[in-house]
Amino acid sequence: MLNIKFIRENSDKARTAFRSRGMAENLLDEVISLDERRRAIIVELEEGQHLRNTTSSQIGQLKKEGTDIAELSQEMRQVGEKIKELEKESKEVEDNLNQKLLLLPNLPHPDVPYGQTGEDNPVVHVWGAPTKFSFEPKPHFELGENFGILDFEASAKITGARFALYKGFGARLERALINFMLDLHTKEHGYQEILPPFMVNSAAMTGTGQLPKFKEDLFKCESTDYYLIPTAEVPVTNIHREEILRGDDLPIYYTAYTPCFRAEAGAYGKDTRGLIRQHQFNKVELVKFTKPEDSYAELERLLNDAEEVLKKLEIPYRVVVLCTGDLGFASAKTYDIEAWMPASGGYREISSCSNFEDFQARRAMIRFKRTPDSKPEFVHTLNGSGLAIGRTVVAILENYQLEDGRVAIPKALQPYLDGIEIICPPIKPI
RNA sequence: GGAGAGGUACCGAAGUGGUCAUAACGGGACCGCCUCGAAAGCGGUUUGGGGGAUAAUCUCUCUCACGUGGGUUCGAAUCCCACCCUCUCCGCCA
Repeated sequence: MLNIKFIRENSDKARTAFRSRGMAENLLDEVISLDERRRAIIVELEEGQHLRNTTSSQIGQLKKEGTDIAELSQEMRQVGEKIKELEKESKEVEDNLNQKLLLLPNLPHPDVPYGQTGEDNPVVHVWGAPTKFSFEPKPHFELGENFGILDFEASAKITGARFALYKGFGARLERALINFMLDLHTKEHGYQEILPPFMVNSAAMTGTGQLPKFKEDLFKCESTDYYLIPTAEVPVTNIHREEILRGDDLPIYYTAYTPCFRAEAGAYGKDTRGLIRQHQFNKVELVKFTKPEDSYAELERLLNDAEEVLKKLEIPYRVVVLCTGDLGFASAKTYDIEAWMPASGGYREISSCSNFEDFQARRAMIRFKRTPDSKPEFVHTLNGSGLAIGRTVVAILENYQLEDGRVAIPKALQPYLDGIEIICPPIKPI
């Protein structure tokens, strides 16, 4: 959520920022006029409340002295009616304003390059080079089915399209990756491990920005207020919702493995085969709470922490910075890490690292005090994938495949798989 | 699922229609005194949101908030209704 005071005083900046995102500005105008109206009502309302408070205590006094208060009561009854009306009106305007404010996206950081689509995202750096093959590399879903470690027929029968069933070594590989990533982030990068609920209520979804605008991307559990999480960002960021943290405790680093559930509305026909785009996938997430002045340095470190996973797994990748038009709703600045995927012959997003500044903190009321008697300020929140597990499986299978049909296992992962160095089709269940 | 208890500040907790909710009392935290230093002791400070005034992030002032939302009343933490959450016991259960 944006700061209404900031909008009031810097409407030009907000306008320019929204244009760069390709947003309509009429919402901004509505917000500004609602804010004016709201403040006018408040002045009138508070005058009435003041009158009621002072007179009511007088009435108490007079009654004790035995004076007749009938007339005064009658007058106050009218003031009461007026207050009730103004309260109703003020609530309506406030709700309306709030609802609109929740629909306004974050302002991009000034560093963020202007652009309209993902095509315009500049490459920041490249690590490694696209894997070279002396043969035609196979797509991961073909390899997975040949090995008997992925069964999309079974998952389609059990649930439907865009679900995966891992078998034997496949299930084990997924689990090994989760452990490998959690160990790396907790033991080497200083994150605390969290295992949160996989369902959250609507207040949590509003706090991080999925609601109210992106309802159609979520799965909701019927006849409850609970949603399946689309990312661990939601439960983990909401750990500190409506809290005032101690400045000395910042920054806070959390990492969490969770499955992620996404409706993928509007993705019909895209990535229909394989693990790339699923309604349910696993992810290890990194979340940070920082002081405002530290958040951009922390974003760089977060990006490094996520990159480290791919370096250790020796998977080639590049980092891009999202342009204004491609930037997510809540984010002020985002880096995407894209891993090299040989079968499709391109780089593919495997992590997204964002600084939300105080956008989420303001929605979720996550604040901190620098010292015990300073004013509360909003924290900055950040998060990034470290990494998406399913897509990492894709990257390993495709990048590590050999001409004879076998697939090597990255060295860093071998300790998590009883030292297995290479797998051969068809593999026996373990 | 059944029965009961409870939600008030950083924590515990009092307050059951008006006389201070910056909320009694206790604890914690912070500052000061004492001390070579500390502990103890003594004194003090400690909620947050939204308006208005102002050049002002200083200050002054008003207002809201006792789980949430309604209702009754001149006046509600207190009375009434609905909902949410927590705890205890019983049942069921991984």
